[in-house]
Amino acid sequence: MNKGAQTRTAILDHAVAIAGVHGLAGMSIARLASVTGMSKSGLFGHFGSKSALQRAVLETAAEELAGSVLGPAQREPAGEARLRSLFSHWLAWIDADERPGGCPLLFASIELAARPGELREFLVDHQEIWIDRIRRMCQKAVAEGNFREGLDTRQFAFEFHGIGLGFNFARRSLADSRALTHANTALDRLIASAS
Amino acid sequence: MNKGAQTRTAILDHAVAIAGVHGLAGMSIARLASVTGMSKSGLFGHFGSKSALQRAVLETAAEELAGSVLGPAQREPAGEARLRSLFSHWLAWIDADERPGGCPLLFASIELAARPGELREFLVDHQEIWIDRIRRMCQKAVAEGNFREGLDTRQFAFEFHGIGLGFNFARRSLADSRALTHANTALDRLIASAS
DNA sequence: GGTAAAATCGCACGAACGTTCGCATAACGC
DNA sequence: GCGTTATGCGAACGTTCGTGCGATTTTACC
Repeated sequence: MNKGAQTRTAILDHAVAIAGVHGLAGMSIARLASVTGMSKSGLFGHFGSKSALQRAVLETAAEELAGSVLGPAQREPAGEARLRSLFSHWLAWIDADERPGGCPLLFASIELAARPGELREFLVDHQEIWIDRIRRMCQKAVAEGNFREGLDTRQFAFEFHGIGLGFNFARRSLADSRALTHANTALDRLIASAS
Repeated sequence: MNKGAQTRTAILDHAVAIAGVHGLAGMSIARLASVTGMSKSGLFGHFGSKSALQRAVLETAAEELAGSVLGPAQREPAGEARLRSLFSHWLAWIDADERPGGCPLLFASIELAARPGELREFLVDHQEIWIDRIRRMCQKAVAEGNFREGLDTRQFAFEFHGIGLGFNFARRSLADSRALTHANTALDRLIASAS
């Protein structure tokens, strides 16, 4: 790896963490330069504009999410087991200590919800793919015989996603220690009603 | 009402809308002054500091939420009917057109999740009271015989809240037209399993 | 209607923001 | 090892941010 790419990676590592705490707009170049030990201009040169930096942050976060949530799940047998693995890895990702502010993609989704632009489109695409992936895993579970025939898989994905959002909120905004138990119980109930 | 209080109310009206789109930090005094047709300093004088303004915005939003969601629900008979009313009014509040950015309290909860301070404490208190209110309505439904004895009311409140968050996300971030149907179906399933 | 108080304005401030540019130094390919 | 390119720095730019202050207009009360 080039020196350049190496530095860029290190920058984005910190940037993802900061974006989780302060949001994409609150992630200032001065602050990012400070935590990476670089100058503003040196850091800036790697991206060329603030929005390019923000875009890179979202892409990095999406890759990390895929690596630590989707990857492990894909190694489980298709069907219910894979869905359960996806869920538990997702919760772990949301609650991970190395991102003190929580998932930057969720933060950015709220932040950009009413502000059209390239970044928002990237996010919408990503989130739609994410929910669709849940839906297809659910379809697989139907095909495997884990879930009942005729199940509304879109509805399942909506509720699955809602439980995750509830966990994120309870854990991150309220620091509720019971959140994990509640989320797992909710998933059990959802799966039971789908079986 | 004084001229002062009158102006203050008008300012906060716009401020709540802006905070829903840009967040508490992104709500700049210059922008707020522009949409209200005032000067920065004239507007500033009503609050004395940015954080006081932010605090007032959160309080205003909380009052509006109480007025248009809690109020109508309280007029329904206690138990399941009141919970269903609370739910439908909550969804309507989340999706209301007069706040183009969605609920500013939810935005602020994400925004301040990892940033301790007076504002965050206000939010945590508010959100805990909100969830506890759901829980107590659920208890009432048990007492009324709508829900089964021994129901985990904390779990119910968690899932109830999660459905609302899922709706907020689907509607605001993804502009999903099916969100309302999904949310209602999810609530029906939740209530059925509690009955 | 006149007067004290409240409300609002214009202007300016220092700090932080994203961005540009020229210059030094480090890394890389031959 | 040398020459070229890539990388990083320091200083400065114009803009926007929150905030303070004195002057001026508007409101409220006797």
